[in-house]
Amino acid sequence: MELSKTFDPKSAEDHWFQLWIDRGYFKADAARPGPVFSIVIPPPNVTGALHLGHALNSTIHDVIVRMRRMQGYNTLWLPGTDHAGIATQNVVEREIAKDGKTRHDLGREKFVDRVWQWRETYGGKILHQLRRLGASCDWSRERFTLDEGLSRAVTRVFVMLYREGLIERDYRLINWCPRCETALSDLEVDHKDAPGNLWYIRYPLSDGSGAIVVATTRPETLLGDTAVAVHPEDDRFRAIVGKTVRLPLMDRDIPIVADAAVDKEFGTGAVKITPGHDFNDFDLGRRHNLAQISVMDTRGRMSAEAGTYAGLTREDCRRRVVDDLKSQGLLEKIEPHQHAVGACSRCDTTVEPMLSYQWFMRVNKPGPDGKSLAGEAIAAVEQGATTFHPKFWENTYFSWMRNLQDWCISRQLWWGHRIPAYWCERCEDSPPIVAEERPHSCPKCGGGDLRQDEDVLDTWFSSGLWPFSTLGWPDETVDLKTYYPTSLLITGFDIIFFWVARMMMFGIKFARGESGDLKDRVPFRDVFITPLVRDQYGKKMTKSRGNVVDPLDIMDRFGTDAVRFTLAQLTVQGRDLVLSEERLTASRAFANKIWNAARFVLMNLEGAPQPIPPVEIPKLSLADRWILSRLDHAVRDVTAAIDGYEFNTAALTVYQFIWHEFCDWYIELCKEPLKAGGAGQAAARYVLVHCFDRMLRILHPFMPFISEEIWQALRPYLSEPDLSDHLAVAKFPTPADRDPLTQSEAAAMNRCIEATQAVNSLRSLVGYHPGQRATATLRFAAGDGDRGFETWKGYAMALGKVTAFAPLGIGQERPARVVFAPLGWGEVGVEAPEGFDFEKARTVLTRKLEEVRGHLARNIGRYENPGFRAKADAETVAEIAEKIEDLKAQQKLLEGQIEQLG
RNA sequence: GGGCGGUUAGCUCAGCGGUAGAGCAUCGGCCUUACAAGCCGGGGGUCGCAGGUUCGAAAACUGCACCGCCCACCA
Repeated sequence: MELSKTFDPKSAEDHWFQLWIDRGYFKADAARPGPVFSIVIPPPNVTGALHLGHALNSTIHDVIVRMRRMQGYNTLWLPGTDHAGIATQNVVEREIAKDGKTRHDLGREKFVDRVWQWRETYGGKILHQLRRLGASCDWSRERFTLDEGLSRAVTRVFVMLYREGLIERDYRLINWCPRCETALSDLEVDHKDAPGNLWYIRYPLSDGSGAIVVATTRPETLLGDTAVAVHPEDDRFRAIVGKTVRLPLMDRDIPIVADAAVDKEFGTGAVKITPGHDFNDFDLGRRHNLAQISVMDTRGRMSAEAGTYAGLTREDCRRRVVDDLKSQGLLEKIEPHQHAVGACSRCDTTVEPMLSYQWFMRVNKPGPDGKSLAGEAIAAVEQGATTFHPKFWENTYFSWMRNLQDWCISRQLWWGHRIPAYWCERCEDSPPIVAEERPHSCPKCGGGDLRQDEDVLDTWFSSGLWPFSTLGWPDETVDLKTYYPTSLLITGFDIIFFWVARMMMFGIKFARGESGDLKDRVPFRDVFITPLVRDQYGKKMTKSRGNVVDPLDIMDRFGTDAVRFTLAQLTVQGRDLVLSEERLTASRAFANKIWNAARFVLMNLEGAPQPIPPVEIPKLSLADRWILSRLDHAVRDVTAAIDGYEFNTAALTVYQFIWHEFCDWYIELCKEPLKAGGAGQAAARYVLVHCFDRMLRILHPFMPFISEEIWQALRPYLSEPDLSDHLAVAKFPTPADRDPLTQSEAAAMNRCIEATQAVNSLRSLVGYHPGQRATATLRFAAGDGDRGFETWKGYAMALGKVTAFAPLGIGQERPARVVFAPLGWGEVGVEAPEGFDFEKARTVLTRKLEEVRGHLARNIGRYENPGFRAKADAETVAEIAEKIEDLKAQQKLLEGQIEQLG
């Protein structure tokens, strides 16, 4: 089989991916024996389109999944999407807005139908894009957080938590988005510093004996004030604590209370208290039994409680309140003041703390065993049942977990899992019935008029169950037994709180029942936190910056393999990733290099037997055994690097081996034996094919398409006892038990490489063109012997374009017209052509001499330091002594070489 | 206000206690029949600053500066 002149990524990608799927290579079967490697995809939003973050995340997934599959693991990579409650609802709302409609025009049922319709048509596009990347998911297991099975898991978990008292409904102050008209969790609020003012407002004492001035950033909330608070040890106010003030504009008397939470230094030391619209005030209000007044409605307009201000927006109300205070002479002064304003993370509208009934998950509430959801999730990481990579992310996880508040899980949306709580329309004030199935009648009054709670759950509630709900929970399925806990979670740091932390809590609690070791209950053993992808200027990619790189676009331009390789190569633990076209170009060049190497090999296999008969190690040449040895090193290093999530190291190792060892040296060295025919040719053919095969196997996780394409061409020549049909399921190599190269042979090859490079360097210095032949000589340092010179002489001659390579005896004079260069173990010389200016050589050698002298001086200085010899270990001291000898020898050689030139 | 990460060649980054590395870019020479998306060779860094620890620090410690990020209810 012959390969075309250039590699065509597009056709290879389509062809092989389809074939892998058709063959069912990515399907996982729990009944299969062997060690298990399982991983669930972080489900992208159904609304999503593939961006570079996904491309990176999926590349990393696929690299490790493909390696594990090839290593013989029972491998599962489970794909799916998230219904993404608020995000998806917003998308569809925007769509119907084009027809001038709101969701309220459609009504709940029709609107939800519409969202499902949208999802059928446009949703999940992202999963198709993932296929283009080569993602080797088990596509037959695709799940959706709102599908039937997962919804059942959601309901079950909710009911179980409710019955344990870990979910409760309560009237509290929560974050409210007046535009989305829903509650938000603390995490869904972005705090941004914004310029504002501090308004100083005078509150007259009710008894007319004066006034107290408070400072506030939100004057409009004055309408809901139910107290003024001061610090209990503030002498300025001691006398008036317990009195009441007349609340301006509202003409209500409210008390002055003392509370240690008040900062004496801030503002006037007195603060107005609005429990209905401020979290601090809410807490303080509870301590002092203050009334809670909500002066706004769900859309952020002033409510009837705001009296004459009812109906105004928050903003208009503020202006009116300030004006009115001013006209009544109650506004002392206005100071500019920076303060944090909370914004809805979805729509950027300023959130409003609102009093309302919501459902909360009591993450810190201890159970009968004294353990809380958060506590267990913390313990699991502390005990190493789950480990983060890089490790420092554990600090982030801990610091959040340890300060975790109750999680507000209800949303006033329509798209999501409806809360399984039912209200009897007849029994007023009776608690809801929480059950998996809709009850037929009210257990209290027997009436059948039951209404399900209108709220849906936070979208992260169902995502939190993902690692086990997708495996069949609550049923005790074989999948669940086999694949849970999953081996690894790969995700971005931005959802450690939203998702990772919640999966930990849910997984530990439910996936495996309540007993057992934490390490069997956690949702994943390892967490790999991916870097953030930045543009070539190191900026975060955002739509507003317009610097978003579309992965599909660069896949079209550079080939999917090149994109994958680039991303893997840039994935350094604990650091952001900067993508540039130069990198992509380099990776494409790498693919091209591999392609051409394959063409060379196949060209030289013409007429060779299929399969190629193996040749025993002892019958191989030094170069043959050297490349086999290097291959083993590469295999070992790549495996270790991927095992340790060092994807950059892994990619670099493959790159180095293929390009700079296999192509630069081995291919060049085997050209002669290939041409010569006979046993040498047979051996070279065998080693070429064998190395290429192994090389493609370690390349495959990074560049699945080109590797499969080449491997298919090579396959007829392979003589494996259990040869797979395709590389995607071929065995990942393991290094040979014994190094095919002895230590002295390895040393000989290193000398060969050094000598060849020195010859080439000299050739360049004296001005030979690559085509021109030269004669060379070399001399080994005294007492060093020639150490197998004859075994590698031919290689150096071939790659150094040398016609005669004669050794020089220890005592022999250097021949005239030959320019020498020192090596660590001797010197190499190349004869200069006619008319060469030896002055040039002297300049180069002199510079080198200075360098050597510098090193020498430093080392001697170190060696003569009495402290060094006294305190450093003997081995190091001996090493330095040796180094000094080497450097001295080099210095002597250089001096001789320079002197001879003069 | 707390915390985390970063600062090494023009760029992007490895190295993390014993002579400063890679890729790309750059310069010189080559179309040497696998590959010009290539080959051979060269230049380029007082490893952010300061201090201490050590025989020895780019690396470990302390402080500082700058960049980036996360968390936080001072009204």
